[in-house]
Formats: sequence, structure tokens, C-alpha cells
Amino acid sequence: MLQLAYIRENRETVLAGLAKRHFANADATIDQVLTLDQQRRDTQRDLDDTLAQSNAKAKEIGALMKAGQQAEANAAKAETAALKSRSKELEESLKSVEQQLQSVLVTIPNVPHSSVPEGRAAEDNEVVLEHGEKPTLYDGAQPHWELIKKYGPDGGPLIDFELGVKITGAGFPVYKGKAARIQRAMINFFLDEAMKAGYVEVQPPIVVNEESGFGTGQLPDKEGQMYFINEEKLYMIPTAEVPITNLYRDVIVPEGQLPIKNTGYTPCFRREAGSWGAHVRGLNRLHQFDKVELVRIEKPENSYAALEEMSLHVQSLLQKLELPYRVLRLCGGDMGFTSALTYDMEVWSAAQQRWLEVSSVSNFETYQANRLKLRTKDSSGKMQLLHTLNGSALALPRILASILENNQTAEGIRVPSVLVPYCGFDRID
RNA sequence: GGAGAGAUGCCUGAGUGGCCGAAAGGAACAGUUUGCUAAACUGUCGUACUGGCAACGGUACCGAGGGUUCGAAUCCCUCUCUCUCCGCCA
Repeated sequence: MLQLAYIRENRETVLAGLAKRHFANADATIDQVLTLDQQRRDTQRDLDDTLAQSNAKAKEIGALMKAGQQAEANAAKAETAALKSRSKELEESLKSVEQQLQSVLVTIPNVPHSSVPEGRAAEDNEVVLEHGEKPTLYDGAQPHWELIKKYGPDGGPLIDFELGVKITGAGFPVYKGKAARIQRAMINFFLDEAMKAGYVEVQPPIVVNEESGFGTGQLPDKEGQMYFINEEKLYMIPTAEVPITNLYRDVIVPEGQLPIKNTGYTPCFRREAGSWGAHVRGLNRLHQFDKVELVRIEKPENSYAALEEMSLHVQSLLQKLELPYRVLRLCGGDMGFTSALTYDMEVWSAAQQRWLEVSSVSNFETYQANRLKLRTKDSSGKMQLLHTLNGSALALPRILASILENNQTAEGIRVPSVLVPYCGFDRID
């Protein structure tokens, strides 16, 4: 959530930023915020004054009673009724103004970084770089959803979608044999690489409460996209970003402990309501998938350097996996609600002849920290909101799809050599 | 799931209606002393909102939300969480 003081002092910057996102009615919304903010402050001051008078009266009454001047005390008591009803009124209008203000504020997305390109949709994203050679496949090459039928244990598929439908539903595949093992290998490889890069591994809960959903911005923006356990009022996480970042909710981090670098593996759950169009076959889009996530908490002045570092880390993983990839700088219209700058990493899927998004690395600046009340005390003793960042490193299914497709030969599928020590085989056949 | 106890500032912990934004100790920070370390002494030591150029004020917060009262950390109600015991169980 944007800081009120920031909106107040940088109205034009905020408006320009929202324009880049093609946020509708930005002018009216910001004006509404500013009006409500002024109302809130006026009411606050009236209320404080009234309460100050009440406090003075109460003190007076106390003194009178101590002095044994009962009659005077009773007279003074009579005067408090008006103050009391006045403060009650003001309290109610303050509460209502604050609620209105809050409800508008949560609908305003983050202000994009100056480097974010203009644009409405995915086609307008900027290709920052492309790396690696797209492989030329042999004649009998197939997309991964066909390939998986060929190499499973006991003549069955490597990844069984129908079995998933039976026990759960569409989008919940069952990985078997070498598919299960290569997934486990990737998780370990990714976590080890993160550890080498200085990230501390955490194993968070994979269901979270409403406060956590709000803290990182999934609520109220993406309410319908998360699975919800009604009995306990808990949400199943769409990404490890949610529990890991919320570890630092309401925390004042000592300056010396910064930056904080965490990594964690979790399954992720997404309802993907309304997004089952074309191109969602096989592993391309699932309701449950595995992901290793990076989360960083940085001083504001370091956050963009940290973002570049995370981008390079993700790229190094893709290089080690020998996958052709490209890096996109998302345009204003395609960026997530809470992000100020996002890089998407996409791998080439040779049989589908498409790029598949496997990582998204973002700097949220203070947008999440403001909701989380995640701060540090700077050297002058002042409280300061920190910057939060996160990135996938990496999401598994599409990496697997790309490995299957790009590395297929008539004799089977070659396993990238970095994974061989982790999974114990070098070929799926 | 049943019974009991509790929730106070960075930590320990006092406080059962006004003198309490809150004792005391510890930690931390700054300074004095000191050959160094330690010790000792002195001082600082919550957050949010708000007024003011500032100095300095106002208000709120003692798990959360209500209530009683002129006045609540303190009394009442509801909820949440923690701990102990019992049951069940990976």
C-alpha cells in the first residue's frame, strides 16, 4: 500500500505512475484519498482536543474529591456529559473516515519504477536479453504432454494427469518414477544454489491467515485466486513469498542484520480462475506446483542492486540447466499489483515453439513493507520502511517441460548434467 | 476434546480505580574514569497519529474488541493466543 504522506507530497508522480499502469480513474481516486485524508486529520484533531478537555475535567474532579469538595465535584461531573457524547460522535466519524480511506487505498497499485516501459499487455514487455541457442529437434520430436506417455514406469505415463483427476481434479498431476525423482533433484539443486548465494533456508507453513494474505498484497486484490479453507479461515499459499515475507510482519529489523536473504521450497496452489484458455496443456498451467522462492529485505538504497543480483542468480540457474531463456522487463500494464519493477524469465520450449515463464523477480519497494509494518531504525534513530523483494528460483513444472522437450532424442531425454548428481540418472528412457 | 493458569515496554518483572506511558533490574547506546579488557559512575533508552519553522505540545496504545465510571493496565463481558495437567494421535 502506498504511504499517505507520499501520495500527499508526490501527487503528480503517483498519477504519472498509475497512468503507466493504465489504472482507470487515477485522478478521481487520488483526489478522493487526499480529501478523505484531510477529513481524517481534521476529525482526529477535533477528537484529540475533546479528549484533552475530558482528561482535564477528570483530573479536576479527582482533585476536588480528594479535597472533600463533593458538591463542586458533582457539578463538574455534570459538565462532562457533553464532552463525552461529542467525543463518541467524533470517534465514530473518525472510524468511518479511516475505513473509507483504507478501502480506497487498498485499490491503488504500486507506482512503477521509472525504467518500467509503457504498455498495456504482455506484447508490450521489453526483451532485456536473450541467451542460448534454441535447439533444433529431430524429426519425431513431440511436446512434453506426449513425451511423458512414453517413459513412465510399468508402461504408464511419467506424469499422470488422469490419475490426478481421479484423486483430486484437473491441474493436479501425479509425478511418477523418474519424473518424481527429477523434481526432487531440482528442488535440492535450487536450494543448494540459493544457499551458496547466501540465502538462509526456511520451511514455512503452506497455509496462511488473512493478515498474511493482506501483508503481501494478495488480499484483497487476488481474493478469488487462492484456495480457502473455510473451517479455519486459512488460505493455501499461491507462492512461498506470502509466508516467508510475512515472517517479518510487525518486525523492526536491526540495521546490522540487513539485508535478510531467505529461500524456501513449498508447493504452491492457484485456482487460476478464468485463465484456462489456450496454451494450458500439460505442465503449462497447474493448480498445484512446486517452487523454490527467494525473499530479500533490503535497505531502500540497496534494493535495486539486490534486484539485479537476484536476476543474475536466476539466470545462472537457467544457464546451468542449459536452457535457452530470455529476460523481460514487464510493462506497466502487465506488472503485478504490488510491484514497482518486475523481471520475468522465460525458457524456450522447443516442441511447443513458445516461451514459458519460469520466474518472476520483483522489487516491491515499500509497498508491502507499509502493510507489513516492516521497518528498521536508521542511524539517526528514525523509523524507516524497508524494501521487500522476491523471485522464483525456480518454478518447477515449466522447467521440466522445457527439459523434456529441448533435450529429447530418439533414444530418450538427456538430463542436464548439473542435475545428474542429484537424481542419479542421466537419461529418461 | 476436558480442566486450570496466564498475556504489561528489547528481556525479566512490579503495579487491583486518579499521584501510571507505566516501578525496579537486565540488555543496548552515549559519555566519564581507565595502559587494554572488565568494573564503577552519569545520561539516553517505546510506537503511531496529530499541531508547530523549531523549542515543545496534544491524543491513543499495558494480547484484541466491547462495557461500567467524571476517570481503567487495574472492575465486567466476548474473543484470540500461550503455558500446565488429562485424553487422543503422526
